[in-house]
Amino acid sequence: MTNDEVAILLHEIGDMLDILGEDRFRVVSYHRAARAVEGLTADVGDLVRDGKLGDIPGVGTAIAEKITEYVTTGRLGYHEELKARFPPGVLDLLQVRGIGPKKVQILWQQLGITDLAGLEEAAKHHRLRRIKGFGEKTEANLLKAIETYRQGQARALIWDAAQLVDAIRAHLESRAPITRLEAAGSFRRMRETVGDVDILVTTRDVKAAMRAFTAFPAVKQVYSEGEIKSSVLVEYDAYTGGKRLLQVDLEILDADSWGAGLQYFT
DNA sequence: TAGACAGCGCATTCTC
DNA sequence: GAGAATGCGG
DNA sequence: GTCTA
Repeated sequence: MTNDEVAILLHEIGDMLDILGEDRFRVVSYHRAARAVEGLTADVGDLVRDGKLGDIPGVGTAIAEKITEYVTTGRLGYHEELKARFPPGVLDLLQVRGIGPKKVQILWQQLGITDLAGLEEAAKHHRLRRIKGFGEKTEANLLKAIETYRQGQARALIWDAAQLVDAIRAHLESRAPITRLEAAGSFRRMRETVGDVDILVTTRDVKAAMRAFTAFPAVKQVYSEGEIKSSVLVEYDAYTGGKRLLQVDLEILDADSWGAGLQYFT
């Protein structure tokens, strides 16, 4: 039982409660606890053994019980009960970028869409745009997102990610007056793998820096591009060979919020 | 045991 | 078309 | 659900 497994389980409970329309504070409680477990330095199994789960901020009696059950038995009844309330496939929809709990709920309840294939079909036949909150753009974006999802986006080795960060750094520095650049997130926490990369930057030319970022040659897709925050999908060479995809976010900070930003994103 | 609970940038859609 | 509202994601 | 007053 790794911390990450426990965290995933708690996140999933939060998502399921969210889709089911449960109280939002319960929902955020599960996500908050999940994040706390993610960021733990100690092994959650050890904490269970020592009765120290309560020391984790955001983990109270109810969630501590659930973690204990999972760590000691390898299963979590509550998670299984919740999961049983969804047709198989529905929860997969959450994996598509741009689809969150609210959209899953709508797709499922209003259109009877219970899996990826159903979603794709509906989008192709323009059945989504009739629903409130969905439009032409959303339809097109979802089709693209489904494709990207199918291509798969595994976690990257920290080493590969470091290479990528270096390449991006060089690119940015050659095109804008970068005063500071650092990777935050799991990268900074020295994990062996990262699910994405967050890059924090300070610069005297915000526009140029951002333009350079989204114009990085290996960028395959720009998810969003704003004045101070952008998100892209980048192709990189894996150490083990072959091309892989990784999401990279860039945020531009002003000098005085550097410390806070680093803290926040890590 | 009651009441508070993080805040924000971006994209898109909704509403007027 | 502008500004508000909503959802997503980090 | 969790935390604080």
